Amino acid sequence: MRDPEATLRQHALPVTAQRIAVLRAVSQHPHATADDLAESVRTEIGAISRQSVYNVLNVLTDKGIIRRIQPAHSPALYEDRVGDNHHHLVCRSCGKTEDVCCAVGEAPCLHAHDHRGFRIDEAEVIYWGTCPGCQQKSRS
Amino acid sequence: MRDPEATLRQHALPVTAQRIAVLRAVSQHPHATADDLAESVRTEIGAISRQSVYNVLNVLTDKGIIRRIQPAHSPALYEDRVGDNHHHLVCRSCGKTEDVCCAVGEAPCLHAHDHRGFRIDEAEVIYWGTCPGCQQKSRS
DNA sequence: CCATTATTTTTGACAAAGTCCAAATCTAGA
DNA sequence: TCTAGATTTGGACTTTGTCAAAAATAATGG
Repeated sequence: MRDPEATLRQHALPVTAQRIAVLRAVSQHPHATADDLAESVRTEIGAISRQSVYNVLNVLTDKGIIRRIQPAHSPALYEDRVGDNHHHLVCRSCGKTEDVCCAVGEAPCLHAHDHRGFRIDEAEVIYWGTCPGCQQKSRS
Repeated sequence: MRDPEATLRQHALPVTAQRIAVLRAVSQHPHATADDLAESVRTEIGAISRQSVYNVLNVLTDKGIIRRIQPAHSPALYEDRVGDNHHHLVCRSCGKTEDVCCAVGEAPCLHAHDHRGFRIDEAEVIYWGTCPGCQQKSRS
């Protein structure tokens, strides 16, 4: 994230210390939870309420400034990278999450033709597996 | 599900009235929540504790007898159809969930080569969109 | 620059979905 | 039938997140 403040203004959002800090935190900690981000923001600006973290994350997500991903067995994770239609790799054992490029190649990686009359707008893909670290552990 | 009792025995699981009823309920109500299933079981066998519903669903899921899907903004859903690598279509507006065949064709629809050292065992795909009913509503 | 107004932030209560634990009950096998 | 081990139950508890009202703050117009 180049300039959090400018980003907020571009989206006609009032600029507040909380929003700047949360946006920066998301940028610096991809795939962090709301709690992780609250911690991170507190070390940066001293204090923020739990509710404000949620408020800000919701607003930013709604505006498409950040993206929320919600793997099973995990609280929501947030990331900076939007609009490039990448997917995620999640470790079943430790929850480690990494980005992977879209398998299909071109965004938005979904079939143009509708299925059963649904108007599809996103294909969400999560690859489940075991990360290198956890493979090690399970071998020992 | 042909014969819930036989299925349980095949997996070396003690046969209980609760397990049979939950298994049957899952079979009869694809994409139901734990709560839905509890309701359904109660009309069938009179009573079951909330915890038992969760216990049974967890055991059955662990054994691969049923499958759990967990779309964002929704409690976990359970289904009978396992092993055929199908995916899901979820309505953003009403949550309606339907099965769709695997886009890629052959199971398990994931790249043989690992990504970043992860050993991938499943590619989970959710197509997000608007169901026919909700398209109607939003037009009016 | 200041006052006004609308938006945010905060606090605290609340809700949904699940899990943990110990006691009671039941199943499977001898 | 009896016993050991597994399952079911009830209740408390946890986690993640939302709701609502009051206090604080940002943007705008004069």
